Amino acid sequence: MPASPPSLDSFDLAILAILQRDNTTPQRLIGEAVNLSAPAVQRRIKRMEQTGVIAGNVALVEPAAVGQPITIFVEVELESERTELIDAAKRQFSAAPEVQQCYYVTGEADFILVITVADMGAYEALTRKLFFDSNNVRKFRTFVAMDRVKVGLTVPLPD
Amino acid sequence: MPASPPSLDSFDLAILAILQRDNTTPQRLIGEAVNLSAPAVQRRIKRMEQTGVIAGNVALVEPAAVGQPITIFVEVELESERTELIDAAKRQFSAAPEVQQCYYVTGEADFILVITVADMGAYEALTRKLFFDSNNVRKFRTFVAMDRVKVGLTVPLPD
DNA sequence: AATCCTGACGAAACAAACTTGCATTTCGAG
DNA sequence: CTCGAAATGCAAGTTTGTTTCGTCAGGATT
Repeated sequence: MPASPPSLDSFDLAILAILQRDNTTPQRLIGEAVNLSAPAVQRRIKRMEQTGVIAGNVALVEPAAVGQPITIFVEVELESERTELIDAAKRQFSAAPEVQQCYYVTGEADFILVITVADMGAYEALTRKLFFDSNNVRKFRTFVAMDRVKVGLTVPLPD
Repeated sequence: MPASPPSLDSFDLAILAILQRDNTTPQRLIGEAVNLSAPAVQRRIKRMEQTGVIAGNVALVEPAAVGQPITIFVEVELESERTELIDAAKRQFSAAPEVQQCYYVTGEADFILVITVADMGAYEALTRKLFFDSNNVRKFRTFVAMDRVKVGLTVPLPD
């Protein structure tokens, strides 16, 4: 819930750049880096959390370490693009824990999914559940990741 | 650098489940949730960070709030798949701040990129830099995200 | 069977970080 | 130039994170 139209100055952006890399950095160090006192840093962080500029604070888990070594991309094309069916698909994809990311896109596909699974058997079962059991999926194309070259949700920040 | 073969018990998994949702949760509360003392929680977290199970601790920034409202997927197909050229492409894609994620994949494409930009002009400039100026890109397909239905790097954890 | 060693735990003491209150400063509008 | 809103720094208070230390359980050795 963005509480208000946020407008970020260079202090905020500098703070974000740090937190986006490591949000365990003490406010004292952030303050030294951006030339602000720790409380000032703290107030800015809180405000950005409340306004939604900072959407969350999370630990990144290595999939392979928890038995989910396979990352898969899927382009999904629907039969019908009726609003109601689109929304139903969004809800179904979102509900699946294996679906890490889901985007509704323009172009030759309707959805792009990023999926994390333990093995291809699990993926096969998931496709059955998400695609074949749905009557609204015309086709889908699968891309298996051989190398997660760069992974993150880091956003480029203006200077 | 994973220091050793990690093996996670149900305590570790329960802790991970919490941290990957909100890593600002106090260790005391985590302890209550999983039935451990705060120091025990703390030791397990540190170990998972050192062994690479926890790959990072980051704040998630809302792209639209920092002037990067457009998310784009790109499937890239190379001319040559010589190892050296593949590696060069990995390095070039990784180096671009606009490239949030880069995967080397099997299937009808060689790479899939997730890109964040301010506007289509910026994307056009980026394609010029990454694809046209490279002599090794045969073609690429662009998908513009209309809705970021589900975004995150949350990994499903075993029970 | 007794012993030693290793690894993990909890309680308490300790250190560090976060948070709040308040006086002061800054900055833009009138 | 003056005023007021908003942000700042400092200092105190609170919460959290970290270390220490004594205990216990399991496994291997003697």
